[in-house]
Amino acid sequence: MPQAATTHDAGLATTMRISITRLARRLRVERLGLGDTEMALSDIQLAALAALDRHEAMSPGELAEHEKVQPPSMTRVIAVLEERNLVQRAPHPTDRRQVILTVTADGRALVNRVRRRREAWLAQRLQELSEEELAALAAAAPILEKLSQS
Amino acid sequence: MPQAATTHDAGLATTMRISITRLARRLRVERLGLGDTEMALSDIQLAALAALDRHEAMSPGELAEHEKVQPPSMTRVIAVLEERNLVQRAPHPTDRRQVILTVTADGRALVNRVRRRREAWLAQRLQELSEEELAALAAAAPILEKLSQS
DNA sequence: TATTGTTATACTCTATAACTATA
DNA sequence: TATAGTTATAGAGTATAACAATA
Repeated sequence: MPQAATTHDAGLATTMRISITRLARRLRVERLGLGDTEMALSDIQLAALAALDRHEAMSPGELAEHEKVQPPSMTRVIAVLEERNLVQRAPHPTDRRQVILTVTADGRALVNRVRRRREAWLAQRLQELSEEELAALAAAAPILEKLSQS
Repeated sequence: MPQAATTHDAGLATTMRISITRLARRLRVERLGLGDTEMALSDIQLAALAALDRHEAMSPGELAEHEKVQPPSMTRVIAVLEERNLVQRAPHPTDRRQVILTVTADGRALVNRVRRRREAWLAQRLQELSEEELAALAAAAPILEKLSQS
């Protein structure tokens, strides 16, 4: 019965969208409560830093596409990260239009240190869940990741 | 082994946070692509309208708490919704400081009409998933909802 | 005094458009 | 001409602080 399936999907999409947007807003708010200077990294700043940490070297354009933002938005993100000596630029070996971004030692140390603390609120919420609920979330996590990259 | 569990939770929190923030950004972007005037409702505007639709009557303060925003933010959301005749105000029967908000017929019609269309991008992504993936997401959805309200 | 809600103001994030340098 | 990246500008959304009205 396609109707039922469609209706089901629409309902799932609705609740997912509402939960996701509200959770994202909540995570943003929780971040604001952190007073440390090092915590003054926005979601997208940390996501970009983490991507660089993971991929070793990326151009601004690749980073923008990876994080699903427009290049000018990524330019500003990079400017902040560079200003704090968390990433550094290097010229592309053959194409002088391009820029190669890499994480600095400071950036690498910070991303590892910050990651744990940035998840504090969510991790705390997760610890309040039952084993079954955690298992359900763990099963859904890679799917959410795939959706976020599609 | 608590360490392993903690580490596991931290990893889950990390991937969840990244996926959630990226999905929320993606949903926001997809929304911008919709040209219809009626689609010019932000996430929070639709969420507030949906909450009113569901709860029949709420005060601005209740609505702000429900959606995890500060009262001044909700004031602006309500102003937009009222301007478009989607919600209406009524005086509280006993406490003249308070305001009772209800959805208008227009608002109720719109929320039902918009809901389906607003989910178009996500619903499309969901249709591309396998039965197993959908089942995993459906199992996780209520947990995400609970998290978003905690 | 405390509470509900609004107004005033500022900040962050993101986008589009226009521009520069290079291919 | 096309591409990579930046700069300029604008808009949306949210927060905190200060205020008004009522309890």
